[in-house]
Amino acid sequence: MRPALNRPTDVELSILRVLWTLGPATVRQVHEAICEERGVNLAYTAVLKMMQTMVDKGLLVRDERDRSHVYRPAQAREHTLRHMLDDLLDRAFGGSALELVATALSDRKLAPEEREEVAKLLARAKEKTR
Amino acid sequence: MRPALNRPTDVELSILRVLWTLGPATVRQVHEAICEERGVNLAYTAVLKMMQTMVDKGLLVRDERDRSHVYRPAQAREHTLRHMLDDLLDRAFGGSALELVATALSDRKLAPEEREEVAKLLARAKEKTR
DNA sequence: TGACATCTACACTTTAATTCGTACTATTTT
DNA sequence: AAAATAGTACGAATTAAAGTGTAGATGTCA
Repeated sequence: MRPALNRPTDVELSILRVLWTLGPATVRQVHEAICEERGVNLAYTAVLKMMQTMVDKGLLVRDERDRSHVYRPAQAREHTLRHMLDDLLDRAFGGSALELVATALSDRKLAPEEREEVAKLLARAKEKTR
Repeated sequence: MRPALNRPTDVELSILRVLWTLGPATVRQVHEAICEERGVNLAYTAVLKMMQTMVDKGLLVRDERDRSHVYRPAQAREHTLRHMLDDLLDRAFGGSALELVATALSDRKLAPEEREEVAKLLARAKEKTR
């Protein structure tokens, strides 16, 4: 297999999502949140193992001061999201950010108000480069 | 492991990219393109095997009329890209297309002209829903 | 202090992705 | 019709991801 990408896997991402929502949390908290979210009943140790692996990979940081170790993401949510988007941009869209944005816009997932928001962002960007 | 996602894997995607560029092609053509693109020297049979697997998965369609089978993507490029973007949208951005677009825009990967393009797209979408 | 609960550590299993080599088949060339 | 050439098929090895169970450490409480 190719040397591991530093892209988070699905389960890793769902753990990150929980931590982004809850803030720093214990394995137990994450375990509960994940089981609820997924509807499946994952073993506690499965989540533990996963989170330990993520510490090894540098995806999470662990605070061992308490008996129940507290984990938090090593990178800010925004950083990870941008990274993943860049990755998709390169791998799938051949680097064309325009095509990516166009696809997202044509997706019928943007409400009219949100389109307005995007327009504002554009205007602001234009200001800056003037 | 979780039931296979229908998201193309990395190698699958690089094969799709080649076929999107070349149009329907033989294993040999894809093999050459991939080796060039990646700089690595993949075995011919590795690419063959991969493409056969992709046929089994329904990602590619094979025309066996000639001795050298000719492969093409089962889905249009746009369809696949949209699918992958939707997938990222759900998995990472919690479904917020606005945040996804905002991230893409703030990425400094859009040239001013491209921003203009996006603005036009927005205007057109606005027209339609009026 | 002994019973019980709660954690972490970790070996192990299973499945999917990736890669390669070998075998076999068909075609072309001498 | 050999010999060389060019394909496809496929078993097998390797690695990563995902998930479980068991063992051992530590803390709580009657």
